[in-house]
Amino acid sequence: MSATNTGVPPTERDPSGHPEDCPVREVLDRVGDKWSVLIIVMLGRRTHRYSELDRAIEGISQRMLTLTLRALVRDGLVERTVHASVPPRVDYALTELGRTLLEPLTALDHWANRHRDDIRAARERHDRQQG
Amino acid sequence: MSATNTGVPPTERDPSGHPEDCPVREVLDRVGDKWSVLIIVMLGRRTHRYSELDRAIEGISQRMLTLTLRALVRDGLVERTVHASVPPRVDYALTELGRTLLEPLTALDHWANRHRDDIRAARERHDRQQG
DNA sequence: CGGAATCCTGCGAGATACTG
DNA sequence: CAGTATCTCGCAGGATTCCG
Repeated sequence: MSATNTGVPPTERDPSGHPEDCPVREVLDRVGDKWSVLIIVMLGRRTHRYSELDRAIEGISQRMLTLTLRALVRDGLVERTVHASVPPRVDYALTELGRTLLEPLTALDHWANRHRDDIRAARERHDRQQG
Repeated sequence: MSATNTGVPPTERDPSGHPEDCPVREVLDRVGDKWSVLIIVMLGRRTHRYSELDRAIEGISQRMLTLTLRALVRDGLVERTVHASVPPRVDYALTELGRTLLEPLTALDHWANRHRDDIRAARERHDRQQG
Protein backbone atom coordinates (compact mmCIF):
# COMPACT_ATOMS: atom_id res chain seq x y z
CA MET A 1 0.00 0.00 0.00
CA SER A 2 1.83 3.08 -1.24
CA ALA A 3 1.88 6.21 0.83
CA THR A 4 1.59 8.62 -2.07
CA ASN A 5 -1.46 7.56 -3.98
CA THR A 6 -2.32 10.41 -6.25
CA GLY A 7 -5.16 9.24 -8.36
CA VAL A 8 -5.46 5.75 -7.01
CA PRO A 9 -9.07 4.75 -7.61
CA PRO A 10 -10.36 3.46 -4.27
CA THR A 11 -12.98 1.40 -6.03
CA GLU A 12 -12.38 -0.03 -9.45
CA ARG A 13 -15.82 -1.41 -9.98
CA ASP A 14 -17.58 1.65 -11.28
CA PRO A 15 -15.77 3.55 -13.99
CA SER A 16 -19.06 5.08 -15.15
CA GLY A 17 -19.10 7.65 -12.39
CA HIS A 18 -21.77 7.06 -9.75
CA PRO A 19 -20.61 4.55 -7.12
CA GLU A 20 -24.07 3.72 -5.88
CA ASP A 21 -23.30 0.29 -4.46
CA CYS A 22 -19.90 1.52 -3.29
CA PRO A 23 -18.57 -1.23 -0.99
CA VAL A 24 -17.03 1.25 1.45
CA ARG A 25 -20.40 2.78 2.01
CA GLU A 26 -21.88 -0.66 2.46
CA VAL A 27 -19.58 -1.27 5.42
CA LEU A 28 -20.13 2.17 6.83
CA ASP A 29 -23.88 1.70 6.63
CA ARG A 30 -23.46 -1.29 8.86
CA VAL A 31 -20.70 -0.14 11.13
CA GLY A 32 -20.77 3.62 10.85
CA ASP A 33 -23.58 3.99 13.35
CA LYS A 34 -23.12 5.34 16.82
CA TRP A 35 -22.14 2.19 18.71
CA SER A 36 -20.99 -0.68 16.47
CA VAL A 37 -17.35 0.34 16.27
CA LEU A 38 -17.19 0.97 19.99
CA ILE A 39 -18.49 -2.52 20.66
CA ILE A 40 -16.17 -4.10 18.11
CA VAL A 41 -13.23 -2.33 19.67
CA MET A 42 -14.23 -3.53 23.13
CA LEU A 43 -14.66 -7.10 21.94
CA GLY A 44 -11.36 -6.78 20.12
CA ARG A 45 -9.68 -6.58 23.49
CA ARG A 46 -11.45 -9.52 25.03
CA THR A 47 -14.77 -11.29 25.37
CA HIS A 48 -17.34 -9.32 27.34
CA ARG A 49 -20.66 -10.20 28.83
CA TYR A 50 -23.73 -8.07 28.33
CA SER A 51 -23.57 -6.17 31.59
CA GLU A 52 -19.87 -5.51 31.13
CA LEU A 53 -20.48 -3.84 27.81
CA ASP A 54 -23.37 -1.96 29.30
CA ARG A 55 -21.17 -0.48 31.99
CA ALA A 56 -18.04 -0.09 29.92
CA ILE A 57 -19.52 1.76 27.01
CA GLU A 58 -21.16 4.41 29.15
CA GLY A 59 -23.85 6.38 27.46
CA ILE A 60 -25.38 3.51 25.56
CA SER A 61 -28.93 2.52 26.36
CA GLN A 62 -29.86 -1.11 26.92
CA ARG A 63 -32.03 -0.87 23.88
CA MET A 64 -29.20 0.22 21.59
CA LEU A 65 -26.76 -2.24 23.10
CA THR A 66 -29.15 -5.07 22.40
CA LEU A 67 -30.05 -3.88 18.91
CA THR A 68 -26.44 -3.26 17.92
CA LEU A 69 -25.25 -6.60 19.26
CA ARG A 70 -28.05 -8.35 17.46
CA ALA A 71 -27.12 -6.73 14.16
CA LEU A 72 -23.46 -7.63 14.63
CA VAL A 73 -24.37 -11.22 15.42
CA ARG A 74 -26.63 -11.35 12.40
CA ASP A 75 -23.81 -10.24 10.13
CA GLY A 76 -21.49 -12.84 11.57
CA LEU A 77 -19.13 -10.34 13.15
CA VAL A 78 -19.95 -11.20 16.74
CA GLU A 79 -20.69 -14.49 18.42
CA ARG A 80 -23.22 -14.84 21.23
CA THR A 81 -22.75 -17.59 23.79
CA VAL A 82 -25.37 -18.36 26.40
CA HIS A 83 -24.12 -20.16 29.49
CA ALA A 84 -26.87 -22.21 31.10
CA SER A 85 -26.30 -21.05 34.63
CA VAL A 86 -28.19 -19.20 37.26
CA PRO A 87 -28.06 -16.27 37.20
CA PRO A 88 -27.87 -16.43 33.40
CA ARG A 89 -24.68 -15.36 31.67
CA VAL A 90 -24.24 -14.31 28.04
CA ASP A 91 -20.85 -13.73 26.49
CA TYR A 92 -20.12 -11.79 23.36
CA ALA A 93 -16.95 -12.24 21.36
CA LEU A 94 -15.66 -11.32 17.93
CA THR A 95 -15.87 -14.05 15.35
CA GLU A 96 -13.01 -14.75 12.98
CA LEU A 97 -14.70 -12.45 10.49
CA GLY A 98 -15.11 -9.78 13.11
CA ARG A 99 -11.44 -9.96 13.95
CA THR A 100 -10.48 -9.35 10.34
CA LEU A 101 -12.52 -6.16 10.45
CA LEU A 102 -10.41 -4.99 13.35
CA GLU A 103 -7.54 -4.47 10.97
CA PRO A 104 -8.97 -1.78 8.67
CA LEU A 105 -10.57 -0.18 11.70
CA THR A 106 -7.16 -0.01 13.28
CA ALA A 107 -5.87 1.68 10.15
CA LEU A 108 -8.60 4.27 10.51
CA ASP A 109 -7.76 4.60 14.16
CA HIS A 110 -4.14 5.28 13.36
CA TRP A 111 -5.13 7.89 10.82
CA ALA A 112 -7.33 9.54 13.42
CA ASN A 113 -4.52 9.68 15.93
CA ARG A 114 -2.04 11.01 13.45
CA HIS A 115 -4.30 13.70 12.02
CA ARG A 116 -6.71 14.74 14.72
CA ASP A 117 -4.60 17.82 15.38
CA ASP A 118 -4.52 18.68 11.68
CA ILE A 119 -8.29 18.58 11.58
CA ARG A 120 -8.67 20.64 14.72
CA ALA A 121 -6.22 23.18 13.33
CA ALA A 122 -7.98 23.37 9.98
CA ARG A 123 -11.29 23.77 11.70
CA GLU A 124 -10.12 26.59 13.93
CA ARG A 125 -8.42 28.33 11.04
CA HIS A 126 -11.60 28.10 9.03
CA ASP A 127 -13.82 29.23 11.87
CA ARG A 128 -11.63 32.21 12.67
CA GLN A 129 -11.75 33.46 9.11
CA GLN A 130 -15.52 33.27 8.80
CA GLY A 131 -17.64 32.41 11.84
CA MET B 1 0.40 -4.85 8.25
CA SER B 2 0.08 -8.38 9.56
CA ALA B 3 -2.84 -10.49 8.45
CA THR B 4 -3.35 -12.40 11.67
CA ASN B 5 -3.82 -10.01 14.54
CA THR B 6 -5.33 -11.99 17.34
CA GLY B 7 -5.69 -9.69 20.28
CA VAL B 8 -4.20 -6.57 18.83
CA PRO B 9 -5.63 -3.69 20.84
CA PRO B 10 -7.04 -1.25 18.29
CA THR B 11 -6.58 1.68 20.63
CA GLU B 12 -3.93 1.75 23.29
CA ARG B 13 -4.93 5.01 24.85
CA ASP B 14 -7.63 3.86 27.22
CA PRO B 15 -6.82 0.88 29.36
CA SER B 16 -9.46 1.94 31.88
CA GLY B 17 -12.33 0.55 29.86
CA HIS B 18 -14.65 3.13 28.36
CA PRO B 19 -13.26 4.58 25.13
CA GLU B 20 -15.41 7.67 25.17
CA ASP B 21 -13.17 9.87 23.06
CA CYS B 22 -12.24 6.88 20.91
CA PRO B 23 -10.44 8.34 17.89
CA VAL B 24 -12.00 5.88 15.45
CA ARG B 25 -15.41 7.07 16.44
CA GLU B 26 -14.28 10.63 16.04
CA VAL B 27 -13.46 9.99 12.39
CA LEU B 28 -16.62 8.06 11.82
CA ASP B 29 -18.66 10.83 13.33
CA ARG B 30 -17.25 13.09 10.68
CA VAL B 31 -17.07 10.76 7.74
CA GLY B 32 -19.51 8.01 8.58
CA ASP B 33 -22.51 9.96 7.38
CA LYS B 34 -24.36 9.21 4.22
CA TRP B 35 -22.36 11.19 1.68
CA SER B 36 -18.88 12.18 2.89
CA VAL B 37 -17.14 8.99 1.86
CA LEU B 38 -18.82 9.00 -1.50
CA ILE B 39 -17.59 12.51 -2.14
CA ILE B 40 -14.09 11.74 -0.90
CA VAL B 41 -13.95 8.73 -3.17
CA MET B 42 -15.07 10.80 -6.14
CA LEU B 43 -12.52 13.51 -5.42
CA GLY B 44 -9.93 10.81 -4.94
CA ARG B 45 -10.25 10.06 -8.63
CA ARG B 46 -9.96 13.63 -9.79
CA THR B 47 -11.05 17.19 -9.12
CA HIS B 48 -14.74 17.75 -9.67
CA ARG B 49 -16.85 20.84 -9.94
CA TYR B 50 -20.07 21.26 -8.02
CA SER B 51 -22.43 20.27 -10.80
CA GLU B 52 -20.32 17.25 -11.68
CA LEU B 53 -20.60 15.92 -8.15
CA ASP B 54 -24.29 16.70 -8.18
CA ARG B 55 -24.84 14.59 -11.28
CA ALA B 56 -22.33 11.87 -10.45
CA ILE B 57 -23.45 11.07 -6.97
CA GLU B 58 -27.07 10.56 -7.96
CA GLY B 59 -29.49 10.66 -5.13
CA ILE B 60 -27.87 13.48 -3.22
CA SER B 61 -29.79 16.71 -2.79
CA GLN B 62 -28.17 20.05 -3.46
CA ARG B 63 -28.64 20.81 0.18
CA MET B 64 -26.70 17.77 1.37
CA LEU B 65 -24.02 18.19 -1.27
CA THR B 66 -23.42 21.74 -0.13
CA LEU B 67 -23.51 20.90 3.56
CA THR B 68 -21.23 17.91 3.22
CA LEU B 69 -18.74 19.77 1.07
CA ARG B 70 -18.73 22.64 3.54
CA ALA B 71 -17.98 20.32 6.43
CA LEU B 72 -15.17 18.63 4.49
CA VAL B 73 -13.66 21.98 3.59
CA ARG B 74 -13.91 23.10 7.18
CA ASP B 75 -11.98 20.06 8.36
CA GLY B 76 -9.29 20.64 5.80
CA LEU B 77 -10.01 17.49 3.83
CA VAL B 78 -11.30 19.23 0.72
CA GLU B 79 -10.21 22.38 -1.01
CA ARG B 80 -12.62 24.75 -2.67
CA THR B 81 -11.43 26.86 -5.58
CA VAL B 82 -13.57 29.59 -7.10
CA HIS B 83 -12.71 30.58 -10.64
CA ALA B 84 -13.71 34.14 -11.36
CA SER B 85 -15.42 33.50 -14.64
CA VAL B 86 -18.88 33.81 -16.05
CA PRO B 87 -20.70 31.56 -15.63
CA PRO B 88 -19.06 30.92 -12.26
CA ARG B 89 -17.04 27.76 -11.74
CA VAL B 90 -16.13 26.12 -8.46
CA ASP B 91 -13.75 23.21 -8.22
CA TYR B 92 -13.44 20.78 -5.35
CA ALA B 93 -10.35 18.69 -4.77
CA LEU B 94 -8.87 16.66 -1.98
CA THR B 95 -6.23 18.40 0.08
CA GLU B 96 -3.04 16.64 1.04
CA LEU B 97 -4.73 15.67 4.30
CA GLY B 98 -7.76 14.41 2.43
CA ARG B 99 -5.58 12.23 0.25
CA THR B 100 -4.03 10.58 3.29
CA LEU B 101 -7.51 9.62 4.43
CA LEU B 102 -8.02 7.82 1.14
CA GLU B 103 -5.62 5.16 2.32
CA PRO B 104 -7.47 3.78 5.37
CA LEU B 105 -10.70 4.16 3.45
CA THR B 106 -9.21 1.99 0.75
CA ALA B 107 -8.32 -0.57 3.39
CA LEU B 108 -11.94 -0.59 4.47
CA ASP B 109 -12.99 -0.85 0.86
CA HIS B 110 -10.79 -3.88 0.36
CA TRP B 111 -12.22 -5.51 3.44
CA ALA B 112 -15.71 -4.87 2.14
CA ASN B 113 -14.93 -6.45 -1.18
CA ARG B 114 -13.26 -9.46 0.38
CA HIS B 115 -15.99 -10.14 2.93
CA ARG B 116 -19.24 -8.90 1.53
CA ASP B 117 -20.16 -12.46 0.61
CA ASP B 118 -19.31 -13.70 4.09
CA ILE B 119 -21.64 -11.13 5.58
CA ARG B 120 -24.43 -11.93 3.16
CA ALA B 121 -24.02 -15.62 3.92
CA ALA B 122 -24.02 -15.08 7.68
CA ARG B 123 -27.09 -12.92 7.38
CA GLU B 124 -29.03 -15.44 5.34
CA ARG B 125 -27.99 -18.26 7.61
CA HIS B 126 -29.15 -16.28 10.60
CA ASP B 127 -32.40 -15.20 9.00
CA ARG B 128 -33.25 -18.70 7.91
CA GLN B 129 -32.85 -20.07 11.42
CA GLN B 130 -35.05 -17.47 13.07
CA GLY B 131 -36.93 -15.07 10.85
C1' DC C 1 -28.96 -11.02 34.80
C1' DG C 2 -30.20 -10.09 30.02
C1' DG C 3 -33.04 -8.71 27.76
C1' DA C 4 -38.22 -7.20 25.30
C1' DA C 5 -42.00 -3.85 24.65
C1' DT C 6 -43.61 0.87 24.42
C1' DC C 7 -43.59 5.60 24.24
C1' DC C 8 -41.50 9.79 22.81
C1' DT C 9 -38.24 13.10 20.60
C1' DG C 10 -34.57 15.59 17.82
C1' DC C 11 -32.51 16.11 13.93
C1' DG C 12 -30.77 14.06 9.53
C1' DA C 13 -32.09 14.63 5.31
C1' DG C 14 -35.49 14.91 1.15
C1' DA C 15 -38.42 18.11 -1.78
C1' DT C 16 -39.22 22.34 -3.52
C1' DA C 17 -38.59 27.11 -4.61
C1' DC C 18 -35.74 31.15 -4.94
C1' DT C 19 -31.04 34.09 -5.84
C1' DG C 20 -26.30 36.45 -7.29
C1' DC D 1 -23.83 27.63 -12.43
C1' DA D 2 -23.55 27.22 -7.69
C1' DG D 3 -25.54 27.68 -4.35
C1' DT D 4 -29.59 29.53 -0.18
C1' DA D 5 -33.93 29.26 2.32
C1' DT D 6 -37.99 26.78 4.24
C1' DC D 7 -40.93 23.30 5.27
C1' DT D 8 -41.53 18.78 6.26
C1' DC D 9 -41.16 14.00 7.86
C1' DG D 10 -39.01 9.47 9.12
C1' DC D 11 -36.65 7.13 12.06
C1' DA D 12 -32.42 6.58 14.95
C1' DG D 13 -32.05 6.42 19.36
C1' DG D 14 -33.06 7.86 24.60
C1' DA D 15 -36.04 6.95 28.83
C1' DT D 16 -38.83 4.04 31.13
C1' DT D 17 -41.20 -0.07 32.41
C1' DC D 18 -41.92 -4.99 32.40
C1' DC D 19 -40.49 -10.20 31.80
C1' DG D 20 -38.19 -15.34 32.20
